[in-house]
Amino acid sequence: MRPLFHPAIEDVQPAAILHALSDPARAAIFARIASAGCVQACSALSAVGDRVIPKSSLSSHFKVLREAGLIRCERHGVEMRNHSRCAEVDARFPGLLAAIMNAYATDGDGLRGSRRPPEA
Amino acid sequence: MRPLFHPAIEDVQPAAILHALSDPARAAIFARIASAGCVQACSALSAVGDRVIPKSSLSSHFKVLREAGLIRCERHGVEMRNHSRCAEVDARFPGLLAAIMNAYATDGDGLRGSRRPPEA
DNA sequence: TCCGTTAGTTCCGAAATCCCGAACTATGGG
DNA sequence: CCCATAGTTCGGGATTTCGGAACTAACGGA
Repeated sequence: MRPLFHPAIEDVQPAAILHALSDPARAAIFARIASAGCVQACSALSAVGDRVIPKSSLSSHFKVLREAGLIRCERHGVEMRNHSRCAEVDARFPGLLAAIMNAYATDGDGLRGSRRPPEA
Repeated sequence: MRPLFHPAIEDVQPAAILHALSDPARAAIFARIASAGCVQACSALSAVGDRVIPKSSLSSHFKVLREAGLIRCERHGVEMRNHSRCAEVDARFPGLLAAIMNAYATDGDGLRGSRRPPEA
């Protein structure tokens, strides 16, 4: 399996980030990856609130997040591990991710099961 | 003409805001309304960069921004005047709009013709 | 009052996107 | 080699977006 494509941080577009996080399911997935700090397998993320997300949808959500520059994915054995690119993104767009995750946390709904925003 | 629908600020959803601003054309329109501070007619906003936006598309962009809670629109005589709801939105989701507009400004592209972000 | 002009909205078909089940691929373990 | 697990790709139906054409609302002038 060839290495997955990840955009260089300087190629990351604000529009892509906003689009990726404008879907509550994707935002919830990202929140969990970011708050887990380290790494998280896809299959551990297959539910948002009480809603089950089918595998194919999950896969495309990950693709959107990855191509938006929000996460980095690599295969380890049979499973995929994901970690967030918060630090890089925050260096390029200061405060953006924190404000977005805060907004979802404020709104309360749609991101149940996620922790606090990554603060950077 | 019945008054246009505007969501109460507490009903404004982060997902709707991100969706609305994930389109560079809409983000550019919003940036101009916000930076104009006061009011701006639709017709003054019919171009983004060198791209002309048809009237019907413009109308639906305004509708998206309005229903997301980002702008307030009222008819004055024959023209529509728009002003941003930055202050309200910022009170509910602190730093969100500033971070987003800053991100677009950093990225440089897609928002040509807009000024600095509204800072609140 | 009627006509013309300006400013937006609505309608509708084409194009693009999203969603998700089914089939497929990749990796590792007996 | 066969099976199981973890994801990806494919296909097509549902939804959303785009934009031209026609329509409506508000005013100004004669």
